[in-house]
Amino acid sequence: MGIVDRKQRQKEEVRSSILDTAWDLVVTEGWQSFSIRKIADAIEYSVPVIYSHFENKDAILLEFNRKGFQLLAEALAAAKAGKPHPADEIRAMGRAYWNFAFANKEYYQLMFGLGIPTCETVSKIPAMKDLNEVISSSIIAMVPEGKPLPFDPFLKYQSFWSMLHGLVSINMSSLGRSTNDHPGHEGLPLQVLEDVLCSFIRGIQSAGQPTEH
Amino acid sequence: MGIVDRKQRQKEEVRSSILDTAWDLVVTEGWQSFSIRKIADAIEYSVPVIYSHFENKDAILLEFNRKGFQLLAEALAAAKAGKPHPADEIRAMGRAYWNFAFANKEYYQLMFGLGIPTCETVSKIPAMKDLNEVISSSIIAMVPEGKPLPFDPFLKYQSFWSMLHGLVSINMSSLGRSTNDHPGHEGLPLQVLEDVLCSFIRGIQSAGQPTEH
DNA sequence: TACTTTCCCTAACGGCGTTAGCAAAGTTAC
DNA sequence: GTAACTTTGCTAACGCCGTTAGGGAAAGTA
Repeated sequence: MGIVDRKQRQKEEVRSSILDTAWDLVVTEGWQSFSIRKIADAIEYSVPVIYSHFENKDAILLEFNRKGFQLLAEALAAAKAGKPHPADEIRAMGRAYWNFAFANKEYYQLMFGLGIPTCETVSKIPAMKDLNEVISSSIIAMVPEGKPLPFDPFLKYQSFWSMLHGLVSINMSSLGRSTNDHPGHEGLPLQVLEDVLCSFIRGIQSAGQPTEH
Repeated sequence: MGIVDRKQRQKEEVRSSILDTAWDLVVTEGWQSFSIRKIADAIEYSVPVIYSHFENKDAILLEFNRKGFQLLAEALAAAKAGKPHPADEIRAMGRAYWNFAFANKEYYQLMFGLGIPTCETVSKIPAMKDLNEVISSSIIAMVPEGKPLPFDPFLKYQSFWSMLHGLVSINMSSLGRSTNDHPGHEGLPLQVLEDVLCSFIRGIQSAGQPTEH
């Protein structure tokens, strides 16, 4: 009865060849080349075959989205491992986030740039929970054990993410590339990253303390 | 010789009716309804007429982009007017940025979400220089007159923008709408905004002072 | 009135996502 | 082995899209 197994395997093979080929297309020719017809052409099947594996184009994108968030969560988890202090963990995660974004532009553009994710989309990406977990735990670890949290960790989590995402997207979209108009600012984006991380950590450390306005 | 004047005027009228109608379409039906054909339909002209006013679809988008950045720059300039202290100016601009984004979602999505702006695009939007100017001047004003700047103002300008943009885009894309999973966090985005602004201002104030790691 | 210019339309091209319908191949039952 | 059925993957179409060629009517000019 290995026949149905083989069929299963073959079907699976086609499915992954769709995903692989599609990703190849995106990486080598950009998102504008991501079309069902081009994928079909590349895998040497006709168009409807793709629809027997994926409900529609968005379903393929969702798959990449999942993978992207999973990779990001893993990268952050790996980055914070073995750091001596929660503040170092946060710094490491910030840098890892940045590196992930620029090492995987296509993923990042999909995850945050293209199809503005809807509520339903979010619920379909379990790795986003991991992301929250990995980041929030370091933030919570910033306050000495036993003491009550002087801030809302979810708030800080969002701040952290917002800052990083803003930084990345400004720099990725060449809005930050006005560097041309400002000679001598070549390594600037990385300085901004450190600056922003520093501000963030300071903000956590001084939370709950009296503000001098 | 008023004939050529009238023609000029009529042509101008068609041009703005294209822009008005297109914007109407976008606001009432979303970006997916922004198509040359739908615009032509709505203004009751045939498609090629549009091409006699705009080189292509992107040219129309560019027009909206220009307008968007102009509006944003104006909003920020208005917000900072009459504030007693540069720090208040910065806070006011941060809130104005937020308000602009959510009061003009379609503009904001165009400016930062859709057609990831290229270098050429940026150079075609003069208002981006104003934006830089409006923000940077307040940042520079943070340090007492006469003293040397303990930071790169362009760096801080980018940090400011990045933080705000990240905040806005996370919240606009309903990635931040995980609030559903976290009851009791209803007004949270605005708290994050204040938190982030506070961090930023602190970061400027303490620049140049010794860091305690 | 005859000529020229301007305006604007129809119709097409090639691309896209998606789907209906059919033919060939493989599988199963007798 | 053959007949019936299921699976598989194709062609061809539909209705969108941006963009452009070419022609015909209207307006302006002499």
